[in-house]
Amino acid sequence: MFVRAETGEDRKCPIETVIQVVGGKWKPLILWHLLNSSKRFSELEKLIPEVTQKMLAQHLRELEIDRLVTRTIYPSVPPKVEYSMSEHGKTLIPVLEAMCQWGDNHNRQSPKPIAGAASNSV
Amino acid sequence: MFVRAETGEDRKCPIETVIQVVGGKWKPLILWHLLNSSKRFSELEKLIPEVTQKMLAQHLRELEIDRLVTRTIYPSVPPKVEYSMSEHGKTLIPVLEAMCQWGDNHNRQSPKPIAGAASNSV
DNA sequence: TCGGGTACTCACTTGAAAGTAAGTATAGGC
DNA sequence: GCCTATACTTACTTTCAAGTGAGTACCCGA
Repeated sequence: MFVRAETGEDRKCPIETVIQVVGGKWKPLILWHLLNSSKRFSELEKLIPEVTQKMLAQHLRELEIDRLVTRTIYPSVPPKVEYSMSEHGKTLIPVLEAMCQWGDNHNRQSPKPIAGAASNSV
Repeated sequence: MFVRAETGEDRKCPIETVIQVVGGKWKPLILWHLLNSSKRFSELEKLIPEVTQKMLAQHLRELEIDRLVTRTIYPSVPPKVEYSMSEHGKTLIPVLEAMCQWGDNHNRQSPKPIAGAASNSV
């Protein structure tokens, strides 16, 4: 099922893999914006105004390393870089949609701030 | 789709909701162990030897607040407490399975440490 | 009355993720 | 010669989840 720790292998839990791949603070948002069309760095900046350039660049680089997005550089001046969903990235869409649906449902049923986001100390 | 930030509502991205609900370091593991049968606190401790009592208690409490697990106290001495999947928690299983399958697949294709887990500073 | 088992809590520390603010290279326009 | 734009990088700081280790309340059996 979720985990294979019990096999003695030091493989990691695949759910944690998904969480690490899409679990960055801005990654679901980035992925969502890239869903239908490729976007430039500056476009993503405008679409997600709260994200800093540093975090946007970092998360895009991580998504690229994980092969979820493709980075295309057009050698022009000023430079133009486009990000789009890769084929591998598209295989994640059904999973994201399932998560989205459940999360939405859960939020409707308990619109309170959820426990996972609560502070550590009492 | 994933997000409803664009509606002007300050609702949160449902994917982040899922991540917060199951994204704690030990939560997928706890959920996996509760999948087929309810477990006592001390049983979970033995099943997940690396988890500390503090983290186990904290994550169980969060899962309880999010209504994924049910906590049953038997008023005996020494005390006995049982944790099990709630009905709402069971609705999450297909989502976790989808995540699991994709994560497993992704791990097979790139067994390297994934970018999301990389350190921040260069 | 001493230790043991259960199910925790509490105060403190560590470390990684995220945020802030500034800097960089390139070239075209004024 | 200076400003602008793009797509970043770098150094430093803050925040917060997770870990450490000790303590608590309860009662039982030896």
